[in-house]
Amino acid sequence: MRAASRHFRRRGGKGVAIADLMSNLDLTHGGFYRHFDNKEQLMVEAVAKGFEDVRANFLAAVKEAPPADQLKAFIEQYLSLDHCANPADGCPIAALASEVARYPRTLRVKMGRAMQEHIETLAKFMPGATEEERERNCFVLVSGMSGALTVARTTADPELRKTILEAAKEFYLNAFFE
Amino acid sequence: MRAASRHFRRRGGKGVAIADLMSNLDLTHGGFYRHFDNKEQLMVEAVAKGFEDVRANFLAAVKEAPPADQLKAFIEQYLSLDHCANPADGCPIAALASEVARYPRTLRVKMGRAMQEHIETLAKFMPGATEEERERNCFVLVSGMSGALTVARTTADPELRKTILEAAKEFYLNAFFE
DNA sequence: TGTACATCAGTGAACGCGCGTTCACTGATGTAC
DNA sequence: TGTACATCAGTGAACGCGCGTTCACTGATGTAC
Repeated sequence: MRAASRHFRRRGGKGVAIADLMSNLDLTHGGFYRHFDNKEQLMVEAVAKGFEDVRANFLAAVKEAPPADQLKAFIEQYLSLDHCANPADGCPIAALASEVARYPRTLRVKMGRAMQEHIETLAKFMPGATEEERERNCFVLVSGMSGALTVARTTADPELRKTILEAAKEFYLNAFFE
Repeated sequence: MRAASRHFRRRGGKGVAIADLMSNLDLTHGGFYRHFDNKEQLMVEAVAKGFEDVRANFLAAVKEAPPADQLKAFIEQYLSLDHCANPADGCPIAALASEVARYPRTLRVKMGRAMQEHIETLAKFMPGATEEERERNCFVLVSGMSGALTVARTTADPELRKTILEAAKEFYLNAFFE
């Protein structure tokens, strides 16, 4: 399951063949349908799993930073060259969002629940007077950073990629850090 | 060609069949290869065309606003419900970025050129002391807004979609407008 | 303890569909003489 | 002005491949008696 989730983030929904996934586990494709109704169901669960993984990593990393620097740590990690180079282990939003926007509504409802949960966890670390405000800020920060990360991943020039990440890092640190 | 570009933004690269495109023009699929070497070439040209279209719209809309409000007009238009609901006529970055990140390098080089040109045009409207700074700001704004737009498009709940767009609008206006 | 039977994960061949690409052919248009 | 020929956009059948899904079957495991 974790393997599936990583594959989806690396290659996108249509880029992953069930036979590939299964043979990666040293199984044949036929057995797949003992565990899932169809590919869509796997995709939903893989996205949810992706959020869980990323959240777990995030919480672990953040625990080591002093409370005042936790948001800073999050931003720097999210916009790092490392995250940029490893979509398979990274944020599902950056890896899949523009594709998910075209999925059928029922899928989007289910994936949306996983995202909402994710946002609520992160919102605890955001500035803002009310919970609602923290959540709004969280959406802005996460969507903004995912956009920057995605654009960085599309560029073929490593210099430009670095510039984009640095510019965004500076900007969001400035905007949310005081 | 314009039709092709709109199709790609609506359905994504793998979501568009050449036969569909051609029959949309009342032609059969066979003739396609008189005009393009292969599907990849079409995709590159469609993305470039997408940037051109969007830029033309943008420049036209912006001309009507007083100079001091041009950036504001851009932000409001980009994060409007209208843009959100019509990916086919909208920003290619929001529609295709996370998919393009997985394309082969040669494609990304070509598409990157179109994006760079686009950014340079928009950068003229950005605040910043040097051209370099304006361009950095432009990357931050465009990538950030495209992230917000894309996330808004993934959500199934119209209320949440509106909230995300509003929050981002408020934030970016605040950040770049003084 | 041993035997019969049910359960169920996994196998691998097969089916059907979508789609990119090729190719021999058609038919309209334009040019040379 | 009329005829022969070249060009080339477009046609539609065909090929080949990838892939989601199905299905009859196997074989290991566990349970009932």
